Amino acid sequence: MRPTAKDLAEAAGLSLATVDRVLNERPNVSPKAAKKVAEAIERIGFIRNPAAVALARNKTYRFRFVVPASGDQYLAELISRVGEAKEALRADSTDVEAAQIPMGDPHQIAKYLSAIDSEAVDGVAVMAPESPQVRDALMRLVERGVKVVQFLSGQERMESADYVGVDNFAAGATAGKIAGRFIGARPGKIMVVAETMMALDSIQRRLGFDSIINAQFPYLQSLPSLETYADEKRAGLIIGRTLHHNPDTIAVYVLSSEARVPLTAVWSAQEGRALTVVAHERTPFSEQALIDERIDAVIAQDPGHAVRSALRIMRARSDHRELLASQERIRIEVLLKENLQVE
Amino acid sequence: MRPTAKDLAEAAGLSLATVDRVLNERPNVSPKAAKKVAEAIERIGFIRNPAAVALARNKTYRFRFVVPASGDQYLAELISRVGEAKEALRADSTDVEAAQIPMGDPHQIAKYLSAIDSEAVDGVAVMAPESPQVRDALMRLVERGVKVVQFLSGQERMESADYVGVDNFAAGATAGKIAGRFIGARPGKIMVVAETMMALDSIQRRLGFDSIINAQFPYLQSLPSLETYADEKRAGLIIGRTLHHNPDTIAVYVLSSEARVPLTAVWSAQEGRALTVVAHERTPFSEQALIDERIDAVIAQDPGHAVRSALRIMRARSDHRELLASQERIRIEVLLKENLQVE
DNA sequence: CTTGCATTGAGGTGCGCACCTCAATATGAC
DNA sequence: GTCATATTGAGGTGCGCACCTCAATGCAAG
Repeated sequence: MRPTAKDLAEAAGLSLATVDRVLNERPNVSPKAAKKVAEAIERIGFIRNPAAVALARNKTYRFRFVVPASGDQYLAELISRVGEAKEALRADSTDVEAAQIPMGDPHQIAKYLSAIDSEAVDGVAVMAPESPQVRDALMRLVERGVKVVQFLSGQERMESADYVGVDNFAAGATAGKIAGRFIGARPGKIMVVAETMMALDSIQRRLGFDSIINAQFPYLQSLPSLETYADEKRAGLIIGRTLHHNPDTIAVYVLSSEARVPLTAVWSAQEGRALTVVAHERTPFSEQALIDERIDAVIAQDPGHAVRSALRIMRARSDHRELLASQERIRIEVLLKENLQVE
Repeated sequence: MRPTAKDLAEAAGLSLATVDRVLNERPNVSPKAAKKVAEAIERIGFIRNPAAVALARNKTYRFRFVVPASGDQYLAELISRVGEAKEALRADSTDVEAAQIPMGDPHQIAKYLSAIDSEAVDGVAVMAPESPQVRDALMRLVERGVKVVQFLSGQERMESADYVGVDNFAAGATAGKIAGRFIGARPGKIMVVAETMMALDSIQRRLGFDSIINAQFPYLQSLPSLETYADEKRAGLIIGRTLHHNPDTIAVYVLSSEARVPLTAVWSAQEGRALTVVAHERTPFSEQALIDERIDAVIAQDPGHAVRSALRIMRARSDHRELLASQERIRIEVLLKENLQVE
């Protein structure tokens, strides 16, 4: 029979009340008693019954995802995954919600974060561009006891909050390796397109990409990053111009999560050239383009996994529990037409 | 406030006892009552509190992984993941164990499966070669109420048990695509090595691989499958001979989960030739070889995910619960040196 | 020794549900 | 109508723990 708290009290030679004080870190416990309990736990292999804990606490957890208000298909996918998780967690007394806020002005983001009521929210998963204001606001949230997860987009040097998402340098390097090897041993130029290079993840991907191209494919030249600002007209203009000026372009790498706008522009300006195309994130658009063989490879991080991982982390932190680190590492996926596994 | 069973009884105009009978599918319930309860559940949005259920049932779940006794690094990795899950699930009153049995003789496997006490085990995840005897034994297990998962290695046409693992045809196709594109537009031969072609997964991978090579890379020729039978001597012999007779071999594809033996043989017979190498499964060996750039790509299915998924499925089936299908699809990963993400 | 505070113990209540018993009522067959 | 059987209701108990109160004991400073 599995030992209960009562058994633990007996083994420790203490009362149930004191054991309860130790287990729940209540005040008025002597170090001696705490030690006796810890030893007894080891000795008899006591583990709290999570079901009983959950029932007795009868607590409702409230977690919020804070994501950009703008965005295209990847963001929609993400929000749909949050909704899925919300449904799945209803049974476990866990409220999950998604808040979309404008991410243009770091001060506005910081203001929003500061306004979060730490009494009404247990954890927040934030997907926001890197900026000192945001970082400070997040740190204040942490100090107020809110469990913060940096979601898909990390702040530089912010150890006080967990990060869920891929290593973007490695993701860029992976894109570089795939692009380089798929192109074959032909010299030429690679066009690199991003929504904006203000975001930390874009910068890191670019650095990772270049590191591989420069080191392993010296006959390839990657062009300066084009920024679309998510503007179709602008995208069409600068991409068309770049392709025109660089007739020896043999590949395109789209850094951003949203590949629809830039690639649509590329294809309309392509004039029959065969281009090796690498993009990021699985969306209805990129999926279809893989199937149509207009994109060669997609480097992705599964949004469903990311959402579930963020929730597991916030939940574990709320309960002061450890978690299985290996389960929370989001993998850099390489998607080809062949391993898409559409239903 | 979240509705409880008591609220449900009130809403349904029935007693708690009857509601309990309906919820737990006990006998002596009129269809009319069942319908009233179902309607009330919908109306008030009742969800059973899983914590309370677990506590009241106070049941210990017992799940067993049945895997081959032979095997090398991938199997060791797998078993280590089972151990990890065992630890993680101790808190949830779930016993997890791994049994290693010889997989040489289908009758022996079937005998082992038949001997499983359905009273002592709630679920079994079986990784066994495809054979009618095994299939029948699994079906009998299912009939005896044991939740069966076909683990990483499926039986043909066995719908009565869940399957956890990748689509091996697609995995082979992915390997083919990567190999073909990595080789570049050069003609040559591809050596294909397997431990044995008796296993369904090997056959399916081979079919997937060939389908891509034939359709998209007609200038490549994949050689007949070599079978090592996990014998180092034999492997050295047949691989050396094949390489000698086919000096225009430019790539190697290792079908099996264990790549150490065949690739060691390849490298010792390689004589300085540069080969594009694609293998399956992440192991200490394949990981190191990726880092050393002696393997170009590894097609993998994460054993940790597979183990956790199998456990989630067995648990859900035991509780007659539905589960989130999207979470249980094991993905075909493409691992390069760049996205290995070693710690 | 007394006062004050820290520590401990005993005991109770409730979380939401499963599972059980026994009595009461409804429904059908005859 | 009577009987047998099916169905329902009322109520209790326990799962393991969190959280609370109040009394009892320990200990140290004065």
